Amino acid sequence: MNGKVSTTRTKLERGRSALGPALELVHTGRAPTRAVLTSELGVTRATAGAVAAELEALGLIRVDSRPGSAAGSQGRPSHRLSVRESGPVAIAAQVHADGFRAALVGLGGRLVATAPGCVTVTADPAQVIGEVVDDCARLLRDSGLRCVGAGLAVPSAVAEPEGTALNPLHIAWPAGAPVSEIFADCVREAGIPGPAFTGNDVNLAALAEHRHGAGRGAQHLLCVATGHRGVGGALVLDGRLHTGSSGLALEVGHLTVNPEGRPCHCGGRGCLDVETDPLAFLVAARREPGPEESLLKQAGDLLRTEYEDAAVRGAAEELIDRLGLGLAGLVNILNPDRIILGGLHRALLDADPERLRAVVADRSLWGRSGSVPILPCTLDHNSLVGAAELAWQPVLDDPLAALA
Amino acid sequence: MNGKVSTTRTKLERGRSALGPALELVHTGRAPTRAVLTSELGVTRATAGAVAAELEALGLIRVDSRPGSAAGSQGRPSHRLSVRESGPVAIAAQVHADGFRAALVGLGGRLVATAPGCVTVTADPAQVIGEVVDDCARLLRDSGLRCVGAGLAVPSAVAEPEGTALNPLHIAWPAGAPVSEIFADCVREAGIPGPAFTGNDVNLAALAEHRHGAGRGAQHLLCVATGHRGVGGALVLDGRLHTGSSGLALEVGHLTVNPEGRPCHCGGRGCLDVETDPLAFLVAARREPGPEESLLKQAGDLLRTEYEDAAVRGAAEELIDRLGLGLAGLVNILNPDRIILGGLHRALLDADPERLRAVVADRSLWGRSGSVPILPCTLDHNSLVGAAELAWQPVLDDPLAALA
DNA sequence: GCGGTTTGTTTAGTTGCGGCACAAATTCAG
DNA sequence: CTGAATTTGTGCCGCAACTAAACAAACCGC
Repeated sequence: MNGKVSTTRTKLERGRSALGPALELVHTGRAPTRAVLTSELGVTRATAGAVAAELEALGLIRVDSRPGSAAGSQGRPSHRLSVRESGPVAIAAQVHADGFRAALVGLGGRLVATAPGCVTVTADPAQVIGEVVDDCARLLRDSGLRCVGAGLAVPSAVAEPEGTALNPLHIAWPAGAPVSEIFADCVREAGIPGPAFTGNDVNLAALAEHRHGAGRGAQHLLCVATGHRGVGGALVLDGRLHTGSSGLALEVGHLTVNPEGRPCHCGGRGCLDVETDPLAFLVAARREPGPEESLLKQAGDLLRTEYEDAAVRGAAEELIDRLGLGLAGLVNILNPDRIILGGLHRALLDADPERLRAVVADRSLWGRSGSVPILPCTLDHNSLVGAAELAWQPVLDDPLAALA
Repeated sequence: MNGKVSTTRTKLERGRSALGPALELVHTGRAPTRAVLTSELGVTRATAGAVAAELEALGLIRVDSRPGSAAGSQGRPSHRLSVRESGPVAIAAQVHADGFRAALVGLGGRLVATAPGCVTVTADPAQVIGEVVDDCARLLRDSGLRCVGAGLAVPSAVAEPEGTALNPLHIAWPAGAPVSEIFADCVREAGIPGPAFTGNDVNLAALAEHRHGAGRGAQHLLCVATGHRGVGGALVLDGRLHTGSSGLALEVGHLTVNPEGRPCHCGGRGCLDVETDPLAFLVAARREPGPEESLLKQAGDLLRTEYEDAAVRGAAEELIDRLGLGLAGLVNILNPDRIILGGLHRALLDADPERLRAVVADRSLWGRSGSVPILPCTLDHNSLVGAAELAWQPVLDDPLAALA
């Protein structure tokens, strides 16, 4: 019983350990100058200088030492740090009910190029993913930029480590489709370099909002959003996506928010999923629901343009109350320091922010948590940017190893 | 706009960075020999040797190099590592509805000495905490051992960073009592060296079970338990207690588990809190509840001795179904890889494990998560040991700095 | 007793980073 | 315009934590 099977795990991850944290600070915009980088990293100026120079040599950031660029306080102005414009990019792809989309995303969440790809999503994941990866490969070729990897956002929980989509029901894919493997295969066949990752769209949206949007600075960020059908949730803890032990955390759709509510396929009734999605809103407002892939737009337009209508307003208030109950339950369990809402939930927050905040405060037990800020998502294409974050992550963790 | 206010955060925490992880491995029993320590740390044998020697020099562990102690496989037998018997201890105290308790706890969660202190808890937190700290100080004096700090477990959520007890209702303390400050003051006045910490009892029980009990090896450990009244929850993520942004996470008592259930003071009805605690069990079994501070014992005895009684069994099955619904909700949100149950919930699991597992599997959406193991707590005095873990934590994080 | 195996120990680098001293670039006071 | 004050960048030294490699020690089976 001496020792273990593995002989002597060599530790080659030694290269300048502050490199990753430094890049992350520049990436998230928290280190605009070298002086700030120095204090944020908690190292000496000499070390921060060496780190910044190395990141510049890797082609990731730009160190602007020309004087006169910054003014305001006294003392020697610090060198400005910024993401390099023509630096490497990550491939980002997203599949949703009303089509798919491809993009190239640089450091800092900068959209370098996008391809709309407004094609109807078919029931065959391999075909859809193949098409979107083709779009990605074309974008990359046209740009001539270096690529660090690829990320895909899908509207379904993704089980880890298998990488299977467990409930892609609203896009008519078979449950359990091995989307992660399909995407990785397509990426490899298309000649796109670097690793490939797949994640749930709301998770990735939350990640993007945390780094570049309304979630910046939050330590316990809760994100809840609706697409066309169903509700998704995500939690970002200390800058890392919390996906649970097998990728299935924050499946918040089946919290009970209305004991007398309509039955849900999960076996319960009055679940958040069926009580606060666009379909529920349209039904409550007594409107005829249109095609499934445009429910979000229909509900959102209705909410914005006819809020004076009694039926619309009543439906909105009902949904706000239900959503508030669900958020309060999540606050009691997760105790986040910020909540951001997307999709129709964002529109509901915009319609009557005070009502939603009041319900959450009333039903989350402690006043302190009750006062948790609730904000709308601010980023365009946040799932897409989040998919790119997945691909950037290895570089952020260890730039030297990832770019070797 | 150059730099920040803070000048140059000095980084004096440099002393042998592998020291903390190494001590944690010995503390949790995951490094029985120096060879295992070497592979677990991922360092060379030389480094592991130096680290072990330094921990021994600090008086924390024992390195047993006498040959012949270990046999079984071929090759030179490795030196055995163990917690030092007469090493330093942490002070542990617990307040609960039926009294308080004091103890000294060594590394490895070893109870060195305990004082029962079976006194009725009064409505004055300062008085109760003062008495229990006196017991602690007496234990420490009598033992003659070195002390690294003190920890207190209370049956209430503790808000951070204020350290106030938010809902110590079942022990008749005022809501918002500054228990953390009271405890720290008492500890200082009693001449007990080291820092003082306060935490929720279920949180601390979960921490102790994770390191020394049924939760060992779990990466996402969920713990749910009932005392005499109400339900508490805790989550241990990657070895660290997850208490949310202000210490109020895992307040799981107000998940809806019975839409037609009895009203709860939170404003809802059918909450886990009022549907699955000992009082609910006694009422469902049509028994007369005894005094509040012995409800757990009364319910547990009833469950164990009269399970054949139809009313008792019916009540148990009803509570199991409600508990299962609550656990399923938590599984959907947190996706733990292990669940452990304490108090009456533990007894309910023992009574009919299959029924509980079936309900959780049925109502947690994905089969994979549905098969999450559900186990009973195994440690005696787990809250007490957990309180000591709080006090040990600085030593585990940086032994050199904490013992300086 | 002898090879094979696993572990402990010693020695000699390697390196990331703190500490320090000094140079550079700006503001502010006069 | 000049000089002091302030803040930042840079070069150099040294420490301390670690790796790598070679060797010694303690067990096994034959």
